[in-house]
Parts: sequence; structure tokens; C-alpha cells
Amino acid sequence: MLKRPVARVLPESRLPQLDREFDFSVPDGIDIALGVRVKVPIGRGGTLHTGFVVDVADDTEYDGELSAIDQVVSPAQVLTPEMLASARQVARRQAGGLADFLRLAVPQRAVRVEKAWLSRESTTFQPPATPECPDGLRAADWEALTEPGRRIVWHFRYGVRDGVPAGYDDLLTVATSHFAEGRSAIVVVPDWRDIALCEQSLRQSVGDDDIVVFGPDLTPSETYARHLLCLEDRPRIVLGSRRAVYAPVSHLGLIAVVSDGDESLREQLAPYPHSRDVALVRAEQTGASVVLAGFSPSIEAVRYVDMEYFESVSSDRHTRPRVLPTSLSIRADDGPTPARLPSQAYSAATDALRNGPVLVQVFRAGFSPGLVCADCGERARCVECGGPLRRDSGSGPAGCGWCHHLTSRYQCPQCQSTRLLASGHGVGRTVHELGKAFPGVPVIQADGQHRIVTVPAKPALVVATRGAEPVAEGGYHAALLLDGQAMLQRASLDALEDTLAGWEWALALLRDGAQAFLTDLDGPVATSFASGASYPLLRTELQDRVSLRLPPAVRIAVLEGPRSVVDALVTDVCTRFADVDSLGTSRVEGTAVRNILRMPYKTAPAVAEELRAAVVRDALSGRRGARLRVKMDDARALDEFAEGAH
DNA sequence: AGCACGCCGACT
DNA sequence: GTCGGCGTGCTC
Repeated sequence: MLKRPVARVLPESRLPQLDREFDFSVPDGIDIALGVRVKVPIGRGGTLHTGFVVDVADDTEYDGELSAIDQVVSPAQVLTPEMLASARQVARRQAGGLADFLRLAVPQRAVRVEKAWLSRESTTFQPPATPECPDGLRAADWEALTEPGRRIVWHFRYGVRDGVPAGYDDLLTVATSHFAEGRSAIVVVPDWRDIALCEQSLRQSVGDDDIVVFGPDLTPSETYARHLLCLEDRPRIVLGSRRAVYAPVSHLGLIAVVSDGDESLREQLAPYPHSRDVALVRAEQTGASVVLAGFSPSIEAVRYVDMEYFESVSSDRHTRPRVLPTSLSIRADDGPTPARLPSQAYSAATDALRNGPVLVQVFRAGFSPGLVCADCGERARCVECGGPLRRDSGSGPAGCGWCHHLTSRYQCPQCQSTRLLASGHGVGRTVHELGKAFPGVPVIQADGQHRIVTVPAKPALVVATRGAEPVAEGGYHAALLLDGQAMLQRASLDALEDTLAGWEWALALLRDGAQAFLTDLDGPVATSFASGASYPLLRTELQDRVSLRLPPAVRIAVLEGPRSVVDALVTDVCTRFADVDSLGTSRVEGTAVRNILRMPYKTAPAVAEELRAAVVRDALSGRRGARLRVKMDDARALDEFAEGAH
């Protein structure tokens, strides 16, 4: 414990004007340590705030009388110097508050949990045997993956082993290798399903004391317990969702982010950091490796490889399953086809179902669907204006998405049929349809509500929404990739990236020799994907983004607040920085407006500083009403902007 | 956020 | 004369 007279404290406050360090005197009898939580009086009333001790010193710059620290909340040094340094860097990058970031990185205290931890008996670290290089990985690549200080985009191999995707197994072997050398490894995955799969695999090779899992649905005290475990001076393997990227482990050797293009890896709380960015900063700070791994790279990863900031490593991909694009254009002379499935896909699925499970991947539920003719598949259009027809409830008249004209009796201009079907509809409807198409076959439904991690190696139709696909023991015998058109035609910047990731994931779950059928799409994307050329597709997409000046070729900042404040700030920033431009304003709720700034990477740090200063200034001005808010690099704002612009 | 300081209207 | 309105400004 340090006995210096001045402690520098960062209050745990979300107020921008309090997001800075304050000096306090340390009374006799109070022991201060870096990273502990303290209570300090702030403001005229001396209201007690908790905060972190971020520095201790002999004197202060402040010319006024220092207030004294009220009390040390606990001796646990919950904020490590490394995390503080990383937090500063991420907060600056995101134009956000340091305390805001630490709210994500340091969980709330739980007294009982902490008492138990403080009086724990220390466990000894028994390193496991260093694992061997998995099949299908070149020795040089294995070496790169298992030493610290590298930046790698890793293209997983396909196939399922022991009920777990082989790529996941490979990654955990890499993590175990770091661990065996006395270094911690953090594995960040998008969601609960991936955690369950990895945990199952990890527990077979590493002891329970060595693993810390930040699983789904953790209570605050459970989260705190795991945080404390990570603080111990011994290596650990940490597994979890985006929360795991903040694990304050010592001896960090590896941070791996799996499927880093997944939108669930962006934090929904200020300052909205992405796990990939946090991983990069922490790795730089500690000398650890960053590995962005998966079956299909994120567009950011493609960019990093292109600019030679990351090296690329591929497992053996010769086992890529065959993909057959079978166009949806069901011809009238084909007769009725069950559940709108092309006959080739239908008969292949029927065959595969004799021996084992078949995966049917559908677009996520809750998506507002367009309508198609149930008999010929022609897109249903409004008779008044030609706009897309939709149906908000399950039944009732169809309405136009553009002019809201209601069509009570629709007739298809192609085949005169009066029956309409939702295209790219959610899993509920598809389960029903497919159940009828494959009579006598058990149907297993997997989506956000029906969480299934694995299915047995028995004949069954597994209908899963994109992102909720269970893993089949031994792999699926075939996969039907439905709704490709709807997935690809979403008005979203990451439609291609996300769609390819979903398809590649489905391929990874197939058993050796099984095939995938792309049923609702033809054209260049279908052809490229079928030939295994996903990567060139993404590179082309990246080139487009460069010429269109869209992320990740540029960085963006979303500004929200009262019109006058936002307008003034935009004018100011665009004048000061010649290479920043504004996409204009769109209205959000009430009187608030939103504006999006685009800027090259090299100017972004200076702009971020400027924006943050504006947020603090706005908070300090006593003006009532909505405050100015800044959000960096949230590409989804562009999707909303496209809808709301005028 | 809190809280105090400050400078203008209707009350014992 | 003074009690109290909430605009403005600061917090080690």
C-alpha cells in the first residue's frame, strides 16, 4: 500500500463534465492503492461519488485546498494499470468518456463475492502439456498463431469434430498452447451458442480453475466474481461474449475474436466500442497477439489484410463442401413444388434425411417480409404504384409499403393465382411449410426463442434462423440455404458480409461429402460463393466502399442533439478539417437531429478530440433539454440514415 | 447530477 | 424592507 499524500481519482460518473481526474488528500489511516475504488466528495454539497484511484503523487497541480478521500471502498485493485491505459486509448478513439468505458470494463462491486475472494486460498498454476499442431494447419502458421505479438486473420477449416466445429477446436488448441506457456488467452465469441460449444470443448483439455467463462445471463455478482478471478497473478483462459474482451487477466498472450463481423460484438452502451477495436488496443498495450478468426472474414479484416497490417492464415480448406445454386425461378411446367423448394434441392434433402439431420437456414424471424405469389414466386406489387406488398399481421389484406394502398383481392399478373406467401419470412412459417413438404420427418426449430446448441446424428429437419443454427453431431447431411435473395437485398451496408458469413457457417457444419443448396438466389454472388470465391467478393465490396467513401474505408461520427448545436458543430468541424464531410441532417424523435460526418483515418483522432470537447462544453452549458451525443463508427446508423433522410 | 450563488417580484 | 423564483456555473 502506498502512503503518498495525494490520490488522483476518476469519478464513476456518466456526466461528461465530471469525466476527468480530481486530486484528493489521503488522510492518515487510509491506505491507497492504484486501481481501488474510493468514495470522494464532489461538488459544493460534497456528494459522495465512487471513483477509481488512477494515480498517487506527492503533490498536486491544483491550487485550492484538496478535499480528503472519504473512504476506500475495498482493497481489491479492480482496475488494472493495463486496462486503464487501454481504456484511455479506446475512449479517446471513440470520442467518449473514460468513466463510460470503465463502466463496461469494471463490473459493479458485490460485497459477499468480494469477501469470499479476498479470503480465498490461492490455487497453484499447473500448466497443461503443450498441445500439438492440429491437422490441416501448416507448421509456420501454427507457430505464428501460438506466439505473442502477432496480428492474424485466421480462416478456419470446415467440418465438425466431437460435436464442435473443427475451427473452434483449432482455436481453443491455440489458446491452450499460449496457456501452457504461462500466458493468458481471451477468446471472444458472438453469442451464447458459441460459448456453449467452446466451453464443452475447452473443459475436456483444461482444468476448471484455469477457465473463466463470461456466459450468458450472468448476474452482476457473478460477473464481479469472474472479474476478480481474472485479477489473480496467474494465467487463465477466458471465454465469453463481448464482455470477455475486458477480462483483466495477467500475462496476456492472445486475444482472439471469433466472427468479428458479427453485429453483437459492438457494445450498445457509450462509448460504443467494438470488441475488435478493444482487442487491438489491449494487444498493443500488452504485447499480446490479436487473432480475428472465423469461416468468413469481416470486411474490416479484409481491409487489414489488404493494407498488410494483419497477416492471413488459412487452415486447409480443401474440404469445402460443394455448393449448388438452384435458382428459385420455378417454372410453371415443374408443377407445384413443396415449400417453394427447387426440385433438385428437394430430392437431395429427401435422400439426406434418410441418414441424418438436414439443416435449413432461414432469414431471421421478425423481419418484415415482402409478399410473393404462392404459385409462381413472382414478387407481389401494388396495383396503384408498383410498390412492394407487405402484410403486417399473419393474415388480412396486403398493404403497399410505399403508398399504403390496401389490396383485398390480389391476383398475380403472371399466373392469375390469388394466393400470396411471405418471402424471406420468419422461422415459424417455414417450419410449418417444411413440415408438410417432408411428411414423417421430425422438425427441430432453432431461433432466438428456441435455443439449441447441438442436435443428435438422427434424421431430422433442423430449421434455424441465421445465427441460431445448432451443431449436428457428426455434421449435417445436407444444408438448404433459403431466403438468400431477401438476406442479400436487405437495405443494409453489411448485407453481403453478413450473408456470406451465414452461408460459410452453414458449410462448416456439414459432414464430409455433404452438399449445400442455395435455393433462393442466382446471379454473380451465388456463382462466386458456390465456387468458393467469397474473399474476392468482399475485396470488391471493400473497393466499392473506398470509391463511395463508406466505412470501413473511412471512419464516421454520428452526431445527435438539438439542431442548433449539431449544425454549429458540423460547420465548425468541416471548416477546421478540409477532409471531413457531412451527409446532412435527418430528423430523429422530437426536435433532435442527426448528422453523420465522414473522415479519413488519419484525421479521425483530431476530430474525435474536437467532438468530445464539444460534448463536454454542451454538458457544461446550463441549457435545458436534449444533450449532444457522439457515436463513432456505428455503420448501422448509415442504414437508418438511408431511410430517414430527406 | 446536485448544490450554491445570484439578482428580480409579491408578501408579513 | 425580505422571502424565494430558478438561470448560471462549478465540482479536486
